[in-house]
Amino acid sequence: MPRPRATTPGSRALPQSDHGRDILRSLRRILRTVDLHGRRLAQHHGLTGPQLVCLREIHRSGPLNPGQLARSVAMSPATITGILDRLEGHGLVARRRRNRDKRQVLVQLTDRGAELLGQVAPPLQERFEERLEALDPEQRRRIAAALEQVVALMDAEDLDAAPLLESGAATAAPTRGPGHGGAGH
Amino acid sequence: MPRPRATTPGSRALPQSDHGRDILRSLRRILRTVDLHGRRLAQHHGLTGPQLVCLREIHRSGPLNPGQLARSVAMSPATITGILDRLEGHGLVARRRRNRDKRQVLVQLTDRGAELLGQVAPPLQERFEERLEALDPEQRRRIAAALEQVVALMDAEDLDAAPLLESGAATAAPTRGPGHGGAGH
DNA sequence: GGTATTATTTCGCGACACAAAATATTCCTG
DNA sequence: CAGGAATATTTTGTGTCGCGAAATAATACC
Repeated sequence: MPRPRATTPGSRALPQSDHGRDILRSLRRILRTVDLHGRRLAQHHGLTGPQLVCLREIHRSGPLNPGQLARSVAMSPATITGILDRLEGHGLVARRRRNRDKRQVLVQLTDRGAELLGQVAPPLQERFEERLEALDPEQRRRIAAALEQVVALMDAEDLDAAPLLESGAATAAPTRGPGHGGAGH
Repeated sequence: MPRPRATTPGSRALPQSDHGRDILRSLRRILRTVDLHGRRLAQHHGLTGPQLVCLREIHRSGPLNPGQLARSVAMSPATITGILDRLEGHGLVARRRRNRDKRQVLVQLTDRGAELLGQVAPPLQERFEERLEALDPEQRRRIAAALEQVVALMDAEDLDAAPLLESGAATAAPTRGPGHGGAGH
């Protein structure tokens, strides 16, 4: 049953089944679902979205400096300092000054942080991956192709190391003005 | 060219051309691009993301009450009050008490607000739609089908009136806990 | 008329988010 | 090796989100 059920009942009955609309609609739902999921997930564990994003990035890339973290999650160093303060307050990460270059700080997960991430793992992304595995290869190929086409249509920038499936943050626009708006946890 | 280039050079030379990875990668890029876009766009016009989301919703559905707006963009009434205060301060929307039920407030776009939205229009979504139109119907159909499948795999909730293509906000989880984080723009 | 409901705002708090300035340390040049 | 340039992080200050709980205001119901 490779044919997904369209928005409308029949498969191809109406005058013109506006696929453009369906596409935008699906995208909205995906965006929203991911956003929602991230928030609920974080809230459930007493974290905020940005905190979870940072925690995951620290886990993903191993011990690193606040500056690197700032770049990989696309937030300013000042913002990262605040987030790290809170994560450290909760005992999820530890900061240590480096020996060879004492300007630098090394941020790493504590056991508690790693444990929490372990519990946090399952949700959306994992479930999604499992279901993806359950599909037959040909369907996966088709989905991959379609998504890449969407990416191309959007001129999506290439991200070498994107933060996990998560709303996260913006990459650039270091212009003027005060902060603009992230989402809380 | 329905064949996407896999992560690795060849198309199907390696053990397994991991489409699952490609899919997640594309999704991340899409999510990030939309997020980024929304922020840059807002910033460029002196607005914050949430402000722009609200402004668009007001435009989309015509004059409405703060409560309805709160529901459609999935934010609490208290938060909406603050956002409306700022939008009103910029002269983009106007609040008027209703006559028949003076508890209610009617929020509507001012000329200035409508004009700003007009200038703001083009960006990502519009360009995306144009490019979508340029594809041949069969390809659109394929993309629509693939995305619907992704939605299904995610158990994406059905949103009667989703806010525009935009990160926006969360829908529920009115649980406990202090605020989590907003961001100013 | 009096109480429950509904709609919005106010208040208090915490968390982003950033620019600019301060701090600390290393690098580089003379 | 002294002194300034460069780098990494934190501090400071301001503004926006985001929400729960309480306060306000007006309508609805009995």
